[in-house]
Amino acid sequence: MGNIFEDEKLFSDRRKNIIFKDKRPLDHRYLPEKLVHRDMQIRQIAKYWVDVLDDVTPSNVTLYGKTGTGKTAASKFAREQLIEAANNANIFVKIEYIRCTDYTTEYQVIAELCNRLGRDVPNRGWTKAEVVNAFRQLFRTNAYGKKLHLIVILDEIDILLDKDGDGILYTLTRADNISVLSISNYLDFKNLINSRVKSSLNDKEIIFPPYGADQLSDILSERAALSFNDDVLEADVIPLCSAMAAKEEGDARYALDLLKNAGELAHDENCKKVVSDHVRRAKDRIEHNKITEIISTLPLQQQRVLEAILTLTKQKEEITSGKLYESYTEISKKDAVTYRRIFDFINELELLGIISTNTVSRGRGKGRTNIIKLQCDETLLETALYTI
DNA sequence: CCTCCACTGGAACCAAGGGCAG
DNA sequence: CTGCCCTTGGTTCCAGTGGAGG
Repeated sequence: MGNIFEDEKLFSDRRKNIIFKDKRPLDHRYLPEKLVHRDMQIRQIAKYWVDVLDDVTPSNVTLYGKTGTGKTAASKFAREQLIEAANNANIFVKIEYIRCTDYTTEYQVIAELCNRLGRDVPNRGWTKAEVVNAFRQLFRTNAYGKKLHLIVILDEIDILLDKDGDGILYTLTRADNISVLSISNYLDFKNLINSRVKSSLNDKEIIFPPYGADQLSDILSERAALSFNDDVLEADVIPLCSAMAAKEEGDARYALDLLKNAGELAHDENCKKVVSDHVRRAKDRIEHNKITEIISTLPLQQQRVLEAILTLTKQKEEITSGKLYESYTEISKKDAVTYRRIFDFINELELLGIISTNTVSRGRGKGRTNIIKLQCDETLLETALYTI
């Protein structure tokens, strides 16, 4: 038998895919030539960043907006543009994009920045102060011949601040020729910063409102033209995707996902066209995939918590935190984790949308009770849990 | 306004990974 | 090589706070 990737059927499927010509534009990370409906915001970023072309450190900038409103894309777009302009103007500027879900502490961010700027620094072992020093040294020693400007994009900064405090902003904003562009999903992320740092941050804010259904339609049409073959989309497909995503707080990522999955369904079923029914089923499929994905990557202890919830649900019991803990210790026997820890797990699971909680107070002698309910399909959870 | 249970915040602790000076 | 100090992610421990029916 030959290589499975060169299998004839697979090969020919790939060659003459009736539906797709190129799936990449449907990925939310794809950066198009032009970002529709984000002109304003990009221009604002440019307005602040342009200072760098006069050898002046730009203001710090903060982008706010819900998921899928184009914050990351806009900042990357601005980044490309500025690099190009700086090259032409012979200005030395580096723009480093850091996703704070990957680098979750001040140490890690600074170390990563050092590494990217060509100074090797270990992931562990050094003091925070040593790493910061090494970082500062990069600017002082003038290793590059001309003045170096650094712009750091901190995506999902709220995660970092929540975990490790605002030290990172303190160190970065203190430095002379560093400018920070932070991206946050929450408007209130500044509560995580103390006032001293806040004043040295002194940032300009740019809001990314959710996309409306019409705007989503424009985005989808543009990407669809690049990724689908001509005339395979029924006329109502894009409007439907847009309307559904508009309901999900104008999430463009979700809209793209819907469209892509609808296309894949159509392809798998050998249909010549993508129709609205595909979209509706794509929605279920995305939901389904998301949950199995989440559950299978959950740490062991949290899976056990879910298992406990599942068995209790089956027994038609009203699940309280106390009961849940009982059932949980039952399941995990020896290496059970403490009661306190369970609350963190419950919160995390709720945040992921797998369960819901509702506390009620029952008065004297009864205390408070937390009613926990499963928010996803029982059988789905069961298969996900036991087929790992 | 008391009471009981559910919940939270913070410090402390632990083990694993790693650097560095002596 | 050895001992000591660092970060990190996970946990435990403890001292609270909060809410509403009685």
